[in-house]
Amino acid sequence: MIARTLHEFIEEAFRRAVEAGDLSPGELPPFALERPRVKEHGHWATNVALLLASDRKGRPREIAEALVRHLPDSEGRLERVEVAGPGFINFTLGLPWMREELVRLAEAGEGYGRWELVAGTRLQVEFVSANPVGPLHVGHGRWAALGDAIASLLEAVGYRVEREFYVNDFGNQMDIFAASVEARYLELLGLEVEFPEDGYRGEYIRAIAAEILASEGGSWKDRPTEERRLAFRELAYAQVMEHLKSTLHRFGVDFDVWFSERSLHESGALDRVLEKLRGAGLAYEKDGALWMATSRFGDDKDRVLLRSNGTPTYFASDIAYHLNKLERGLEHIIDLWGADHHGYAKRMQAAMQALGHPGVLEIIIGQLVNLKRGGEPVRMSKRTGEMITFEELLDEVGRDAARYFFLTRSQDSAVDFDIELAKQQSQDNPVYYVQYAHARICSILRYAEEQGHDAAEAVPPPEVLGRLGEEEELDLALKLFEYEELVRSCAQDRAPHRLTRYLEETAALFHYFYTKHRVITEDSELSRARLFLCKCTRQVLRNCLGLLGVSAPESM
RNA sequence: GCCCCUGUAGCUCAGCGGACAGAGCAAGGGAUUCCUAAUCCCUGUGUCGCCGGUUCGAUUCCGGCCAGGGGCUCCA
Repeated sequence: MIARTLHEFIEEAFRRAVEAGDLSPGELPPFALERPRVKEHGHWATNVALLLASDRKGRPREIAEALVRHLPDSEGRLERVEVAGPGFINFTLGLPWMREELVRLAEAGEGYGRWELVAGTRLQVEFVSANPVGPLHVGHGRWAALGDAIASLLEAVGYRVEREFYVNDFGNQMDIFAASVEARYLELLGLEVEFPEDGYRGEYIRAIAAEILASEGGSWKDRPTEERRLAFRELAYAQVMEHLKSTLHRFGVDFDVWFSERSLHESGALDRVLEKLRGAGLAYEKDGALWMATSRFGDDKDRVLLRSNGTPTYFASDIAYHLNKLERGLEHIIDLWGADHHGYAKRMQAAMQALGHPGVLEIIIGQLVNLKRGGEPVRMSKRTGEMITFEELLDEVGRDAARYFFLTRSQDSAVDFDIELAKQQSQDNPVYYVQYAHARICSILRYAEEQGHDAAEAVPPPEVLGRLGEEEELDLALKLFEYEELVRSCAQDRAPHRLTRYLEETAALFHYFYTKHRVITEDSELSRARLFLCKCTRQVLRNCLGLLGVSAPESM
């Protein structure tokens, strides 16, 4: 809220300066309000005067001086305001304001860093959406962490968010999958079978077949192939779904909706969409296939909806799927896709636009995870036997470290992931540094309780808070005050990775404060004040870790 | 050939148009009679891929080039 209040101060100063004739009237450009890197530049700084100067060819420092002269009376909130450098205005906060902010933080508690910016707009984030024909790979893990964190961030600014997993349980791949399982099943019974040419060769197919053998017995070998494949498809599919759900749950990612592609075909939704497209003149026949005129809406070329053999493409069901989302009342849709599906984005956007829903769909592309083992690249394909599953990573590295690892990188950069290195380095994961700060605070609070301090005291009175004033205390508090604005900007930019850096900075300031000052001392008033600061820090760490889906342990 | 992403310290990566470009790891040295040393302190390194442009100011925006990754299917 500090940044917001300063923002209002500046707007007010601008109005007053214009009224007084010190500045010429006009629009106030969008200006920055940030924590300067250098201490001498105060607690917060703005470039507003530089921007105004460039708009109206004025002298930045003079404009800055004028603004400072007309700043509203801040009731002691500001200790010092200076014009510096080429024309920055640097603000130094007064201690009363900092105390006031700490109290507000404590009173907000879990709600600190939460906003009501979009008043319950219904939004959906669809992510992971792996094909249900095998285990998740490491890339899925990245997108699971990312999608979940983005969803949490959007919740924090006020959206009503739904997390959805689209299950591609329709089409050719399911049949190949069934045939692969069938072949392994027959093999297990000692029969000579030719493995399907394009079948899935991963070891897990054998495991699925073995489980079917265990639960169903061997008698399927005597049944007609068609019947057997159909049955195996469903049995194997159910197994994989079970596995997907439990792995993701273990990772702390739980979806509100698991949406079946097949249901779009069964309900006739797909046929209705094709009719609609035909009726709207957006679809046409050519070469025996049905095409959609997506190129009229920004796509590179038109796309096939129905193949010449009469079967619908994935694209056709995806259109039906997205319309279904809108029918469910969602006002904004975010699809998080892997970079390998990037080429698909244009046509999907074109389809949405063609159907009269421009701007509703937002597609976030997450770059891939390049797997390595001992420096050597490993293919991430389900078809090759060699594959490192996400589950293996989860087993080896653990939920918090895995999540944190993925969330420290921007989704725009491809990540090299060496599983050997990851195991080896999981001990060095910065997540423990942050968690340790949290655990340390919990430990201090336990100790305080033992020593007869009131660790549960919600908000100490002003004279107690007045004991805070050491540089390390103020630096820490100032860092805590950045949190609210950070949440807002990360949500807006869909950039959860910035939260990890913030966590590390906050933890660092806390650890430094801790080594420099003793919290629990004979001076009970000072102890109360410092305990309060600790609790505020804990609250922010907890809230922020919560957005990332990382646990905040009480002890380590 | 076209589209998207990336190119910043030895390595892995941050950096939302601004004031001397940052963190972790790695290397070396130091700190614990006291609330958890999974901590803290000290010591270095940068043609911010290259060339132009916009701007009072560019690592950040725009254009071109080079390099790496991904995609360009009546596959999903």
